[in-house]
Amino acid sequence: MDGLTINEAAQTTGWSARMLRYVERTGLVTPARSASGYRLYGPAQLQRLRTLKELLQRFDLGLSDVAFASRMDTDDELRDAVLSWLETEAQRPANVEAEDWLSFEKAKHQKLLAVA
Amino acid sequence: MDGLTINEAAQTTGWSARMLRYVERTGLVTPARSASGYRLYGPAQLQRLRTLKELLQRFDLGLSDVAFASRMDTDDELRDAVLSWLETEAQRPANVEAEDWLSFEKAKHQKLLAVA
DNA sequence: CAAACCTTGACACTCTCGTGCTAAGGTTTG
DNA sequence: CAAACCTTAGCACGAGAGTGTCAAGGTTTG
Repeated sequence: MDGLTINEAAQTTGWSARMLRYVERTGLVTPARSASGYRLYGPAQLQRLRTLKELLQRFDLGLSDVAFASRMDTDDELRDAVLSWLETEAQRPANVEAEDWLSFEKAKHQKLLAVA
Repeated sequence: MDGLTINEAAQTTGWSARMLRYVERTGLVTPARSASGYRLYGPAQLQRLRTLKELLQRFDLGLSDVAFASRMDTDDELRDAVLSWLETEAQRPANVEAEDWLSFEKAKHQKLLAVA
C-alpha cells in the first residue's frame, strides 16, 4: 500500500484524523484511496497539510477562507465580479456619475415615497 | 445634512437598517457621520450597497467572504501566502522533491516512532 | 483469528455569521 | 415640546464551521 493511512498522516502533520476528513470535505486536500477505501496520504498531501496548517495559523484564517480563495482562483466570473466590486473606490462621494447624483437627490428629496 | 440616514438608505438599497450597521462592522461599506453621530449614506455608499447585495446573491457569498477577499486584496503578504499555497499543485505525488520523499519514506517505514 | 486500524454516520458542543427586536437615551423637526 | 428618528448595547435564534467521540461494520496484519 502506497501512502500513509489517516492516523499516520494525522500524526506527521499535526492535524487530527477527524480534521483530515473534514479538510477533505472542504476540497482542499484530497488523499488517494486504497482498493478497500482507506485514505492514503502521499508526500504531496502531507506537505500540503503542513503548509495549510501554517497558513491558517499565521493569518488566523478558517478553512472556509482558503476554500473561498480557491474558488475565486478557479472561477473567473466570481473573481472578476468580486475584484471589480472591491476596486470601485467607495469612500469618495466626490466623483460619482451624474446619474447617481440624480437618483440620490431624488431619493433624498422625495424621501423614498416611490421606493420599489 | 448631506446624505440619507440609515432607515432611508435601508429602503433604497434593500438592506435592513440592522444589516447596514452590520455591513459597516465588516468594513465593507462605511457611511460618513453627522456631527451628532448619525450615519449619512451618500450616493457612492448607496451604489456600493446595491451592488454588494447583488454580488452576494449572484454567487451565494457571505459578507465574510467578500471581507476576506478585501483583506487579500490589500494585504500583500496574505495574498502571496494564500496564492502560493493554492498554486503548489497538490494532486501530483509524482513530482515532489527528493527531500520530501525522504521524510515520507522515513515516516512510512519508521511508522511514526519519533513523532514530535 | 484476534487485535489494531479504517470507513461512514451521527450526536454534541462551542463559535461566528446573519438577522430581528427591545431598551435606554440623544437628535431632528413639524 | 412631542413625535419620529438615530445611537449603542444586548438578548435570541437558526445555520454553518470546527472538533471530539462513540457506534456498527469492513480490512490488515502479526
